[in-house]
Amino acid sequence: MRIITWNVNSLRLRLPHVSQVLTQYRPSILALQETKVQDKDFPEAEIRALGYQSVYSGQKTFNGVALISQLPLEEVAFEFPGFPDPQKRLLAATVGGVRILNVYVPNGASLVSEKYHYKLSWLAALKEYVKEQLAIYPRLVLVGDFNIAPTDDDVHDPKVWEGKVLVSQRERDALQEILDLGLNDTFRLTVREEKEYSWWDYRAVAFRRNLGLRIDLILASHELAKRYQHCYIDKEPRKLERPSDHTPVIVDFDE
DNA sequence: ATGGTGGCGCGGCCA
Repeated sequence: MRIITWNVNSLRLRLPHVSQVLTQYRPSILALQETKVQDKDFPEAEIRALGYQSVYSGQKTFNGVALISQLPLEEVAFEFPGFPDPQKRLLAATVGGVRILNVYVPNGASLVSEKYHYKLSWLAALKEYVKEQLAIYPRLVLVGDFNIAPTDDDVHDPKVWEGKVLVSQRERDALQEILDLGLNDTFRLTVREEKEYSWWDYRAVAFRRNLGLRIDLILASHELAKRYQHCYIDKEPRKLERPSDHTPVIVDFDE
């Protein structure tokens, strides 16, 4: 089973890139974030033509998540129970006996912003949801744009990022609490010689200088992690014309 | 360097 997560930063604009990735990798599931498209405008027919079904939760201009799958998407959930959120950032489904949670975690803006409190509240709600879901679905994968670099090994220059969102201790602790429920960061199941990143700021030619962060994660339950084969960050789509600022992260599990 | 670039959608917000 191959799963890809990708923050596309506008699905309509990036549909050619998405088609390319689906055709090249033929994943079982592609989880998208920042689709920035209302449900009525979701390009379902174009994706179906490639052999994929879709579920989606979108809104105008901002946010939006989608799951694209070869097999039927069942038991679809759009919200954390008891945490109604006008921002469309969660989509969960069951595919072939695997529970997949697709998240677009709030960015947080800055450590003194109201948005940072929202980010921490959102992560607390996610933790409760993961705990509940893991009890029901032992084969679970939590993927998406976490807007958190788990450790300084995921940051090109930790000094530059000191005191900023995406690396702050409170959000890293919140992520660790979620991992401690029984998840593995699949990228780290393979020993890495070099730092690798999944996002590079559009500004200051950050990609060319490789000034990135690894904030797009695939977290697998221990049950699923037993079947881990590979996790790969493909930088090629970030080199395309008018790219997303994120690049796909790909994982393979046995069978 | 409190900037820089990009997306949406048409002014200003968000990342």
